[in-house]
Amino acid sequence: MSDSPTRPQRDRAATEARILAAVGEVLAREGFAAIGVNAIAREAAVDKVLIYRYFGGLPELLKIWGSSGRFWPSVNELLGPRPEDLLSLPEAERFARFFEHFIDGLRGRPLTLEILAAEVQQRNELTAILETEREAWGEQAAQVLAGPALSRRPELRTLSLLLIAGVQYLLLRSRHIRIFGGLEVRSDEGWAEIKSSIRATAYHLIGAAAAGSSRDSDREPS
Amino acid sequence: MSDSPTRPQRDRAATEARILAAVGEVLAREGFAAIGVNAIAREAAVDKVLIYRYFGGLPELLKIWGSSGRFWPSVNELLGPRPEDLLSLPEAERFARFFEHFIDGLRGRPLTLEILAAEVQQRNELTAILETEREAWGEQAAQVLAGPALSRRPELRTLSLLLIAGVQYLLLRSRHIRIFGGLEVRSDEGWAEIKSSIRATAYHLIGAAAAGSSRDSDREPS
DNA sequence: TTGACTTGTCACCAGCAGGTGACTATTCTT
DNA sequence: AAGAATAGTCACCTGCTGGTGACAAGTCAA
Repeated sequence: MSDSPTRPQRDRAATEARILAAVGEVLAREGFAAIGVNAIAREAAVDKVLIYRYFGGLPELLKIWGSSGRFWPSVNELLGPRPEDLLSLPEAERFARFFEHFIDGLRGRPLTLEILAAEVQQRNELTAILETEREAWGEQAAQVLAGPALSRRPELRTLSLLLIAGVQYLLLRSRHIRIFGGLEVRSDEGWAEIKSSIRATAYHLIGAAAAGSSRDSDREPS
Repeated sequence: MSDSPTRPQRDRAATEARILAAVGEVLAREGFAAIGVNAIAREAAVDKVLIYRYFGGLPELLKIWGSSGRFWPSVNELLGPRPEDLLSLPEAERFARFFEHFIDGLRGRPLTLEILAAEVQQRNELTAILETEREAWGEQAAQVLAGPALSRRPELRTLSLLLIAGVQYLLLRSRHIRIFGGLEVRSDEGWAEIKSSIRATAYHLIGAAAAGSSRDSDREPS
């Protein structure tokens, strides 16, 4: 840009960027099933042969696109503007808010949901990469959720994973269905119900113990 | 069979049955993405034109296959040999066992999982039919789970839906990944952990109340 | 036995997918 | 200015998909 006064019409870097951007656009507009060399080249207004020349092929292109990390929201994005506020809260409240942010964050990200859906069904090049990134993301999320109760009671950690999985599943399903077992998975009301259910559960399971009194509600049958 | 002494080599009914069976076989072996007129005809060793003649086309074939109900396990299958035993148990125990049966039942059903996975991503002819059957199934399952605590506390009902969703999601993911947030979703040990986590949660949330003493663990913050 | 009907086979079509070789045109180096 | 290297275009291949028309062979009723 600075060392070349005239912008060249033949600009490999720009073309590569267009191709990469086209991946996301096709994905968002037509879904994962439509991803292909032809569709991407068409979207980028570029000859498909360039995909092979510059990236080596579709799998490699997807890998590069995947590791550019433009699909998975960062933990900060999911935890709201000031994650440190979250960390100073009592454990049950933190637990509840984590899920509220998690739900709202994902609900506004159709692209992320599209990829999550693709991961469920397919075994492709993206899956491997996302796996790494997802686990790294999970580590960070675990740190937010971590607290005395969760570290002391392993079944609470497993339960949070189940809840995260459940939320993701309902978000995915909500793209095609309206009701899941009587629950409105498309309306804000339905999701408010889910949030308050998680909140109530958190206070039941963590709240009492965190309140100081080591009551016997901290024990469970073997 | 009884009124025709010689079995004809040209047997429309048998051919139709072969085609219908082929749908399930292709589905199980190659997944939903591979479902197509050519693949089914090849599997059934039948000319594909017969699919159009006998069923009208792929969508209609899938509809008929779908309504034959050979993919979704019945509630009885999921609840074990004697569901009535389950119904006589205390609520928390019933809750825990329901999930144990649910998990074991689905884990041994790759075909069902394949279809559940397809539902997540696709919007096709099967989805509509399955939707109806699934809701009917959900109604029955709800009756098994129903009890004083669940009917009195709506957040428990929502929580069970979340858990069902979470279990399904983990089952689907386990077909392609090994670990979800540190949890081994392919090993029996991992699932044992999940079961015991649900069991502990059930006893925490329901058990105390059902034990008779109306302790304050039955209340939660608004 | 004749003729109508149905089952099943075969050949073919258009359309789209992934993939490649050969070409033109621009840019950079010397 | 000459020539190498590279960006981008075009035409074409194979192989698959869904879909259809024409025909051979078996079956049944009159």
